[in-house]
Amino acid sequence: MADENFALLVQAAYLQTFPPQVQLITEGDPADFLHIVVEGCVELFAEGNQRETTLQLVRPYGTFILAAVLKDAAYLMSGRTVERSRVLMIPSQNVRVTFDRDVAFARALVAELASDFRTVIKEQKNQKLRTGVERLANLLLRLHGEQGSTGTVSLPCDKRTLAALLGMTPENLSRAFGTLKPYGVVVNGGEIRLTMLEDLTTLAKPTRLIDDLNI
Amino acid sequence: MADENFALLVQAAYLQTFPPQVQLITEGDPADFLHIVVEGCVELFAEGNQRETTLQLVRPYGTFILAAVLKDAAYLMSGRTVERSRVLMIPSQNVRVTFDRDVAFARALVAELASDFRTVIKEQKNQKLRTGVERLANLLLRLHGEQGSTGTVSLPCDKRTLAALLGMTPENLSRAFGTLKPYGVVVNGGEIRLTMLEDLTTLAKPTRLIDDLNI
DNA sequence: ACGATAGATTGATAAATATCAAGACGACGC
DNA sequence: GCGTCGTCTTGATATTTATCAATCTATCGT
Repeated sequence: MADENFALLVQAAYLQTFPPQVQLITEGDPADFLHIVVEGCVELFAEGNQRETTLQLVRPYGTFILAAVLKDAAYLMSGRTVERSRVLMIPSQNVRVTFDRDVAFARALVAELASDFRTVIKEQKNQKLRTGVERLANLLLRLHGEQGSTGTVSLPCDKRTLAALLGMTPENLSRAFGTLKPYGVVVNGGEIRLTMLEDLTTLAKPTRLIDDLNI
Repeated sequence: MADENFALLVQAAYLQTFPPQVQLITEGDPADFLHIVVEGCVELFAEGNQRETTLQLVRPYGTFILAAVLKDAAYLMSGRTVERSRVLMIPSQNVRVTFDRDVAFARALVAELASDFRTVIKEQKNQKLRTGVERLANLLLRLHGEQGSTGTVSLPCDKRTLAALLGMTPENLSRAFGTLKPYGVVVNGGEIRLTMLEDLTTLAKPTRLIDDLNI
């Protein structure tokens, strides 16, 4: 994008550091800022029906919540830090103005939004086509790949959050890990060893159209 | 958008009429066309794990699949006509070129994409925060409003598809209708009468952040 | 070292949902 | 009118998932 437009955006933005478990946005509130996770991790969640569920984890350099900002609408999800995190916040007004002014910026935002959309669709397929155990198995395999295929995976958050992300209760997550033991999944706190990758893969049946985030 | 750009798009587009149950796109295929439903109804679905699930119904004048076209990526879902439908198909190459050339067009696409994104998020919340019966109750209430609040709702598709859309089996949908009988839901084929709206609403607990599609 | 606490696990049970197998109903063609 | 077909419904059962209660474990501050 044009240097001057970039400068204007940066000038209007706030960069803040937050401790863990700080709620940054609340569903229903107007979308005042586009948030960009620069460091750490933010959990997007929603409440309703006496329940709470996690919809997404955002890590550097991911944004939230772009769609609400572009539509000038209310947030559909709440967000809180999982760990100590640095977040860049750009006033949504500035985002929209720059969007109209700078084609390259607009193009970039669209690419981001389209990727986000596809991520959510994949997650929807994940939820509707797989059981809890299968979702866990596929997540382990994906993390394994992302973390360098060393045979060990470290979980990105505590197990309660992980359970909500996978669409199950914490108790169920424990049992799902138990179910995966015969497939070489050895749990040690947040560190998981995968000793029988073929068997686990056979169970998980990963598909590029769900599990490959780059597609 | 500029008339000349519009003319170019239209010139490149195909308008076709399809009978019911014709598959228009297949997940995994490259996104050759942006599709716009002009008349009728298209069901977007996905397969995997020996199962199939419906993700969305698209009615006039909705588009699919915008994100894949903009990213020049593969379709994540398959699409088939539910009833006899007319569909406008614009080659994705033309969409992308025009997107770069015409700011107004770009802005319209972004608005559409952002709306689609929010629709999917709402559906994700619907799935993860509600039981099957609650999802059905809320759907009935939403359709009731959309169809003019006459006390009668006509289902937008056959019950098998409806069940998949709600994330349940056809058998379960039948039973869910049975569960809703004490709440004034009288089923007569695809025509449903709602005789106790308050009670149904109490059960459904609709939320604007899930059930209002215009937000 | 000591309890206090939050997170995680386990067991028992209940609720939600899926599966399998019939049976009912309605639309359609002849 | 009468099969025929596909859809929908119903019943019986199994699987999956949630809930509730209790226990365990690790961490932390004092």
